[in-house]
Amino acid sequence: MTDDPRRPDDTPPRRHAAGEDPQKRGQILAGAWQEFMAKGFDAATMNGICRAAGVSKGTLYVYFRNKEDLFVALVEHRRVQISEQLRAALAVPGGIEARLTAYAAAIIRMLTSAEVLRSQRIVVAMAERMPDLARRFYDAGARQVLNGLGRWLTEAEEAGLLRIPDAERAAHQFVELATAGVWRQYLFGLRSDPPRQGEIDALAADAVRIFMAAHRSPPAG
Amino acid sequence: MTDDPRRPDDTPPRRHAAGEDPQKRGQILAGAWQEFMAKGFDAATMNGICRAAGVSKGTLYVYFRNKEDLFVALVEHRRVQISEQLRAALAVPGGIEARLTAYAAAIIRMLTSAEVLRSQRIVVAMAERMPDLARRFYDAGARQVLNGLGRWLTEAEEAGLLRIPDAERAAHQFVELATAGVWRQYLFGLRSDPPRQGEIDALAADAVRIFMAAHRSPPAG
Amino acid sequence: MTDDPRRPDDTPPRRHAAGEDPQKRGQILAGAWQEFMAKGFDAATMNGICRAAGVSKGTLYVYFRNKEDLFVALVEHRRVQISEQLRAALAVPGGIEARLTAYAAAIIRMLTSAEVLRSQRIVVAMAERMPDLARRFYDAGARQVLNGLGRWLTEAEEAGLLRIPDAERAAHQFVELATAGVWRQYLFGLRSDPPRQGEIDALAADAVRIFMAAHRSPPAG
Amino acid sequence: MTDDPRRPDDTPPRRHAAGEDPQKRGQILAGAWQEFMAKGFDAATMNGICRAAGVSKGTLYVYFRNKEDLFVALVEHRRVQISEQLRAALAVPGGIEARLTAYAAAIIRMLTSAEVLRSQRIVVAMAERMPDLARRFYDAGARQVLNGLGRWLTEAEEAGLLRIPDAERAAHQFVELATAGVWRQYLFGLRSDPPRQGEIDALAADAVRIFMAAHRSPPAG
DNA sequence: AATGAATGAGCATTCATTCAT
DNA sequence: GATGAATGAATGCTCATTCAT
Repeated sequence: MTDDPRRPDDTPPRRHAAGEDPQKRGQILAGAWQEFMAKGFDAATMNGICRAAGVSKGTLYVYFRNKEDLFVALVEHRRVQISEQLRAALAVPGGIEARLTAYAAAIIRMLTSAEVLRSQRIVVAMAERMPDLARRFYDAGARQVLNGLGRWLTEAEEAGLLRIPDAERAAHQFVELATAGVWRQYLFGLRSDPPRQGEIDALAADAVRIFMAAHRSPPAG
Repeated sequence: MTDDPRRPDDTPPRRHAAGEDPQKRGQILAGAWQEFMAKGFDAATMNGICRAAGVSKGTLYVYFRNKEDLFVALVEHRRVQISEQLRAALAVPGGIEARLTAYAAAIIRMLTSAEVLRSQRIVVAMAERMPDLARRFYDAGARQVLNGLGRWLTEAEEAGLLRIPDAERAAHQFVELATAGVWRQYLFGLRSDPPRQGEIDALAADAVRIFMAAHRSPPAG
Repeated sequence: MTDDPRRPDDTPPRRHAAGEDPQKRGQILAGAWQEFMAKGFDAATMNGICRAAGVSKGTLYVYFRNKEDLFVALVEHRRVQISEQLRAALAVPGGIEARLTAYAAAIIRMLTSAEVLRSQRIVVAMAERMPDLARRFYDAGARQVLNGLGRWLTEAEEAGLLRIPDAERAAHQFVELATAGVWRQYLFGLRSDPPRQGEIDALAADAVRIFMAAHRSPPAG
Repeated sequence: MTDDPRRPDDTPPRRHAAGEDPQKRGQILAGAWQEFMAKGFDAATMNGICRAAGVSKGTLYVYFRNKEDLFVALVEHRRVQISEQLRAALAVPGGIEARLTAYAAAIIRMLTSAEVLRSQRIVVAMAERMPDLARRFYDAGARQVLNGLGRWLTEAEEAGLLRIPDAERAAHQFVELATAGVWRQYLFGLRSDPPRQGEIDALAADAVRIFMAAHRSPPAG
């Protein structure tokens, strides 16, 4: 409505309403991400965020009403991003074992990426003060995986390939097997470099092996 | 209690050196625990800690150089406590399956207790700022379980009961299976009431079933 | 309304020079009046004034160099308005007592009107910081009344109706008698609803009675 | 209890509880008085008050919870002071006319003193935002005068010296006559030096003359 | 000429730390 | 040795003013 759709794509938009420029908003969120993730909610300062974002304090407060709002918006932003990455990463084709293996690898990679870990750390830290935020964040990640996987396991059972009494718990277990111990170590900062491909493959293969051993449909008769 | 009534009259009263009275130190740590766990590192105030500990600010600063030192000491203190509780909880007798089941139940209970969760949240929150602290904390808990369980699994394998190529990874997997999904939910604050006995039993049984299915020694021949 | 439709085609549109459109100036002053009177000088914001005036910030700063200038201009504007209202209210016909009574009533009504009170409060508040402004404001109101009344009392004396050694002081005294105590109460916010007609009449009558008793010309001889 | 009553009077008290040292409290109030009276409530800064009081910001906030509280406390403090000064000034002996004259002079002096004027200006400025404060302030001053004078006029009437139908209104009128016009001029800052003795005497004498003329009891018969 | 997004100095308030008592 | 009043740097946030559009 305000932008002329015929102007070339590289032309910057003429003028944005206050607090409406998506590029600037992104810039602020990027600065806030740096600051919040490096220092945590309380130790992060609005001044630091301004500096990191290359934006003045006044502008910051046009885009976000206060520190808490900015934080919530940031976490929601990451939530959506992670959600989308996850959806893409989990869209894998193939037979049941191949798919599970790819799934496990994708989950391992996701949960050990520095960005996701930092998001999780800060959300966990604020879980007591902002329970809703933490819940939504969890739901966006874990829940999505669980639902996707759960649905899929149900199909596998109906096809007679697996025997799974409780699809949700099985999905939980699969995720936990895949990240067995590794996630916790990353979360506590014992490791920070991403796992090597070989380790991911081994973890994924092992998770699938155990999962299949536990859930394989018994031979009929 | 603190003064020895038998000391000669000319002996000055037995005082503790500054910052050396272990009882007062414990008092401070107890107050700090309350304050830090309720508010997190940054939001906790030294005044609040004094109030909670029933100690003056001057005294506080005799025992601990600053806020960070106090926090580190506190976490170390909890680390030791949790470690000891864990050791006691994991000293269970019985056959292999019964022991594993009891083990799983103990781990679930420990990891879903409000105190342990709060410790973990606050340590995770500070993991980026105080990596060593987080590392030591993790080691005290996870590591200990893993080592104990790992040693034990090795024995079971040597006895021909289980076939376990990598005892440490197997131990990881067992712990993860036991808390499958539950710990993450507690950590993110989706749940806060402790799990019911029935749920613990079901989780533990399932974890053991899967673990055994995956690792049972194949019949010889 | 602003553009003359009959102007020749080659004439550029008759625009006002920057900061010269009297209608816009009035609009700004109206908005400023609202904002300043509602919040006082310091708590009023330029943004609020823009909003109330329906004018952009840029425009505002074209018409007035800064907040202080705007305030001064506003007070001057009100000064003129009040002055004119006063002149109209004080143009009463009739005999000496009737005129004094009407005069007293007019003064009471003026000095207890919410708008005048707010003007006075804000000007008094700024008297220390902007002495000239306060002086001019006072002169516009009080002074005018005093001069008018003074001139008139002089006439009455010359006509032998009253005996008044110092017309100015007598005028002062009359005004004070009229608003006896009431103005102070309104100024301090003890009352805010306008006085009822009956009260005004009583106050006015009493003021005139006392004033006449004090100044009536003694019977000759 | 904490102070040894036997120590010499000039010895400073050993230690005061936080926010309890009356000397420091007075120091802060003195600084706040300077700053508030010079700039008004909003333009006064807590930093400025600290500087003026020779006290650190932390200390300031121990004695007063926030700016508003400090302001209220300050006004209440002045209120009590003014009240006491007033009581002393109004305790005059003598016959009815001498007393009224002394009374008028005392009121004029009080209402034209720089301190009282400044108090009034700032209280008037805040009357809309802090109506209770303004009311209490008014009551402490005006009301006290009015009550004292009113009671006294009633006695005079009962003694047959004056005929006063409404003692309160008469008291109002007397006060207004005494300060006829002068107070308003001081309030608006047209004058700031205290009135000379001669002017005070003239104003007082005139006020009494008019008041007596208006209220003198008619000769019996 | 008009706009309003951007700026950043300045505000009230908090709190880790010190040190006189 | 213990105390807690005092300190002042640092925080989140506001708003008068500017200037590119």
